[in-house]
Amino acid sequence: MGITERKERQKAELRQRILEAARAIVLEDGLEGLTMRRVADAIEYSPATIYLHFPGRDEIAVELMQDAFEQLVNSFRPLAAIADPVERVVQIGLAYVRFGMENPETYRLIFMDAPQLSHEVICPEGSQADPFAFLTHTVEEMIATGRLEPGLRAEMLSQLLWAAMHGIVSLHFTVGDMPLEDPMQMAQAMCDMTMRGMLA
Amino acid sequence: MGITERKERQKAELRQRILEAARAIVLEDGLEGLTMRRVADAIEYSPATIYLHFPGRDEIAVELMQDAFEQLVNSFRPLAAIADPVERVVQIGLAYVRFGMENPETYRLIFMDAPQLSHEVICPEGSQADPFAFLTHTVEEMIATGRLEPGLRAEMLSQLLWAAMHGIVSLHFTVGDMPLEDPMQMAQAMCDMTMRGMLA
DNA sequence: GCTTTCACTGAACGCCGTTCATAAACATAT
DNA sequence: ATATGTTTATGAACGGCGTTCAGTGAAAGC
Repeated sequence: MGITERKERQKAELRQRILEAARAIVLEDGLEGLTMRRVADAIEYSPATIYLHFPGRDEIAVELMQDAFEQLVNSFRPLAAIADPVERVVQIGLAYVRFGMENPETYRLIFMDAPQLSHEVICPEGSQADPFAFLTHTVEEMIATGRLEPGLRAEMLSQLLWAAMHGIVSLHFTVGDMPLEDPMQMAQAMCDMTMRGMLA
Repeated sequence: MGITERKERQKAELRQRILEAARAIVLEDGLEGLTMRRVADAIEYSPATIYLHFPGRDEIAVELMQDAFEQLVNSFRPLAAIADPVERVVQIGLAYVRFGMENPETYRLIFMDAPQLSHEVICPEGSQADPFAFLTHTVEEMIATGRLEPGLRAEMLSQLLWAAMHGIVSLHFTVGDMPLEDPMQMAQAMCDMTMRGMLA
């Protein structure tokens, strides 16, 4: 009886079409442009139909945000090949800022457009895992190989680096680029200084 | 003829009442809670009346944001008494983060709730002045007294410090405090590292 | 008293997210 | 083939939003 299978497939397809329409809207106009009626128009269904696939607008946003966050984390993957943990940390920082600059709407979606939703996307329920475990592990490696000043904790340092990079990107977006230095140059300088500050 | 004077005074008073009602709402529920109808209820006038005093909701928000920004800048004023520019820079950084922690809704209002409005509040039209001239001047003083590594520019460094502190505060607000280190401790550590990184 | 001015408002417009009774399409059972 | 049940889709509505505008009534000027 392949009928139920076909139905499930069709249902999943429509769900996906909703998500893709929503993503296109967000990449075009930001999260504030994401409207049930606009999505409905895009997929050529009634607004009420969307509620057969999602509980509401927030849940669509969360799913987009999860995808976006995964995209950000995946952008660090190639850096695992860097042997020197210090160099790897620096490259993670630069990649982070570069991701923000190259995907502004995606970055805003994850971290800036819906703070109350960001929470569960970045630190999912229950999982006490570090969202940037890759960064933390690299810092731990720096500590383990005795490269850092004694007394520094990996959790603290990795969060410091994250905050510093996030500060560069988010400040760039909210204050406008006109009066600010080039973000990539700032990221480089930030890495230089913090590394110089924590290396033994 | 004191009649027109009285009328102007009454008009100004109502304008102020609108602003104070709006501020109370924002401090209570954030900018998203700021609604023309809610303000109208609070001042016991019709929503349409507000438009006799403000072009629209955004202009009310901008005025609140300007006040809030001034409040933030003023919180640095006592630090001018610190003689050592290095110590002064550190205290500015700590004061910045402390302001964010002690006035979360105010900080959100300035930097996070309405990015498109933040732009003109932080860097008003035309004025190419540094919004944190105080910080920049202190860094210039550090350079002038030869305390820093040669080649470092005051604009770049002051923006780096700003971004670093903003990163700590804004990340704390968007990711939630649960999985993050204490912001004030992070601020202290950030200052330690960046200072160690830039001092000669 | 008459007229002008001006603060003020009720009602509306077009958005928004969301709900629900209803209808149509379809699969299943008889 | 007919009847029954299930899934899928929708139009219309609710309450809320920012904003506009014709109209009202009281105060001001003559």
